Amino acid sequence: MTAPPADNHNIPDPSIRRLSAYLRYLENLVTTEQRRVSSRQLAGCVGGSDAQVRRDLALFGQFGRRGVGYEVDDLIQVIRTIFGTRRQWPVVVVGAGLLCQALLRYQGFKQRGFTLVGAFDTDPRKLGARYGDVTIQHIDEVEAVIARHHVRLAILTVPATAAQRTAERLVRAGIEGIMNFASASLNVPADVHVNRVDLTASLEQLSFQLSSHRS
Amino acid sequence: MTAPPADNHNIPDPSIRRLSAYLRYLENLVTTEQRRVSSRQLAGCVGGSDAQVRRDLALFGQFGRRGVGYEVDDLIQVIRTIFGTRRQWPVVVVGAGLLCQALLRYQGFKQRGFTLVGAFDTDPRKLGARYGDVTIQHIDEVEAVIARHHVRLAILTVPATAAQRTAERLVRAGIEGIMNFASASLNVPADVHVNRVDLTASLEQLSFQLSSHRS
DNA sequence: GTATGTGAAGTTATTCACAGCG
DNA sequence: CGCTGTGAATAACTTCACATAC
Repeated sequence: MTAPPADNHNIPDPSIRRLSAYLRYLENLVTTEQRRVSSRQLAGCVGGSDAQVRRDLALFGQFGRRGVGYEVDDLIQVIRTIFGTRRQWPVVVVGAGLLCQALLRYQGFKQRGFTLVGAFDTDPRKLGARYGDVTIQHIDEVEAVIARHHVRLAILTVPATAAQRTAERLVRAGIEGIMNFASASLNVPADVHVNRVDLTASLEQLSFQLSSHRS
Repeated sequence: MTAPPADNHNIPDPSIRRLSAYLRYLENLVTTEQRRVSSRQLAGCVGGSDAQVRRDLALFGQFGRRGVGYEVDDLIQVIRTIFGTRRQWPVVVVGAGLLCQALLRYQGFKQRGFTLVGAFDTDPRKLGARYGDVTIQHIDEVEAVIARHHVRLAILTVPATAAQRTAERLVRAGIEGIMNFASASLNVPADVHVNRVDLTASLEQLSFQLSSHRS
């Protein structure tokens, strides 16, 4: 249980994605009676090797006990600390379509450190509707909400044609990270992080693998 | 325009993900008057280098003209051929929650080669509801639908606790590829492909990047 | 015996840099 | 001269293998 030596840079992106998977697995484990977990067991949930799990964790410190393994509760806190999700991050959603509605009602975000504090659209017919704890507001309110809650993260669910100009507006309002569901790439300043989520891409990858009959 | 020399194996996964991004970009390009595209231009949409784009394509053949670039329409067909999405793939969705409803109404799948042919749940209150072109059916119908439409791909949107047993049932029914939205890892035979989509993971990655102030 | 942490080795993916073609 | 295609070089990531600790 040493403190994180690596503060940030040179952390492989694949490692971060795997840490999320480990955390999901650990979250499920706490509902069982199992208190300890081995790197081999964690490896199962990403289809990787035990050495890879240990490497991923070693990027941030020493959290296990030799001959024993890792304490489930401890490891959860360690990974949350790495992600910065031991506190809640306020998040806005822009584009009040069906996906937005599904996201607003999804319980998983709040449980894992992300509170949706506002949802926005331009369509007058959508304004005022309430999903989960959030009421759809006009996009012109977004700057005020971002400022009031010190929001740094946004989820973009607008149509592809509106994605770029909406992103620019969000960046101007202070947003530093965007989860982009639009099927358009975003041109943003280098200090703004974009994470693209392409639902079709997952199916395309699967159909490629089936097409090329790679067992 | 040579035929693909590499049939399948040893294609890097990251390359496949990028091909999806190129395809999204090209799909948007056809609505403009631009008929040709360079590797440098394509590189923009994934934040990569021009050499990387050319490498990704070179894995499958030679599709450009030196000194000129790539024909937009040709390249779209090339990538669709790689993915096997010049024909429609039938897909079933299991778990009729909010996310399922959003997916059923999403137009993008069909446009890109994936037809949702059925949606299933166990909850009697959900049965019979219609979203998009699809009516929610009882899960006991899933085997018949899979057989009738020769379905090989499934989208799993059930709760984490039901994910494993549902996956096993789907595999038994002939499913070979699963897009898994449940926050649980799936244990399936090696010849079944699973693509996990973790919505929280994207936000976790972003908050990590902000926390570690990596510009 | 069991399981972590980590240098060293190995593998995979990306970039360089330039020949080849339009 | 511009841009692709690709061997060679580099960088990034993963696995090996074993010292270390329980």
